[in-house]
Amino acid sequence: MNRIGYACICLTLGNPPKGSGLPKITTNRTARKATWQREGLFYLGQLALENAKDLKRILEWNEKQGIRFFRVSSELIPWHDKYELTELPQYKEIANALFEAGEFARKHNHRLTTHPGPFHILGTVKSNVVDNTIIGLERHSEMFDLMGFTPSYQNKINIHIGTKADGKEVIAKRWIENYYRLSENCRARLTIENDDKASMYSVKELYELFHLEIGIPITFDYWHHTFCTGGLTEEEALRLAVSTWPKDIVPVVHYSESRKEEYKFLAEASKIKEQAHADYVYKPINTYGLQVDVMLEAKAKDLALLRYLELHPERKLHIV
DNA sequence: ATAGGTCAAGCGAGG
DNA sequence: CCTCGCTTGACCTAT
Repeated sequence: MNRIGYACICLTLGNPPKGSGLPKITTNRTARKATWQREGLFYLGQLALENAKDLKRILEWNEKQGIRFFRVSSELIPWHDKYELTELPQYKEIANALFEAGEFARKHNHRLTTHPGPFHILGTVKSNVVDNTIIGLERHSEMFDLMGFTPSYQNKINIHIGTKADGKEVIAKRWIENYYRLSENCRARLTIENDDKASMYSVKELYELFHLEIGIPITFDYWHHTFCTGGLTEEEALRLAVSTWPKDIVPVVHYSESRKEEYKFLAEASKIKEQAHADYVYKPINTYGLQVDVMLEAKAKDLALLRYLELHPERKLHIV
């Protein structure tokens, strides 16, 4: 099964027509630091509970569209790295809601993944940053545990290496040491992704410095690869990344297109960074005959995916 | 009700 | 030295 999915936000459900009276459905309710420190954990727990309930509603909507791949927001449980989940007064209700979402996903063969933010840096020399990273990654893993998922790359927790400050070999060594501080469940889900800067980590470097050492799978990002090829063609890099996944798990790839190109007719186009993601995607995605699940990283989220499926109706064959 | 200002996390790049 | 971009725009306050 080849799936195509979108990330974290369902614009359709999150922005109901004015006057429709429909509630906003979103998993991204959060609070600023000052607010929750003033209001306490009960406040955060309410947000988390509503987010968790809405996750299932989004999956139900996805199912109706034939979309069976979704990235779960890292903010579903706001500020989750600042406390134990069991400290939330609504913990049991949240756990139940997450389990229901997980049950729905299993029943309908949906794949759920996460992509913790760029502040999760396992290889940094700053020990407090590593400590926070470990807590954050564990929370993502706990969320999947609560959903009832057996630990596996099927529900991947995908991150970037994020630093090269004192040399990639040094970073890799430290990264791997810290990797073994993670729980087994978390490690069973953790994957790494190639970067969008020439100076950072290409697929080839991730393969040699990380995969060959600890067997961790590599998530291939088509768009990032164009900025950091490591001397490989797109097809070579894709095949190398795909080779790092266990045979019984469909590899995930990320796909997006250039915002600068998309808006080249605008005067402001010159200000858009080369790396910026487009709102929509237009070109057929070449998977070179490989079986992969494609995560679209487009600003227009579900709208971009639905339009892509209209542009390329043959794709629908791959998601049923 | 909405506009505009503001925000929590680490790092690298560009001005 | 400051700002942006990435992860994800959402929150909060004043009008």
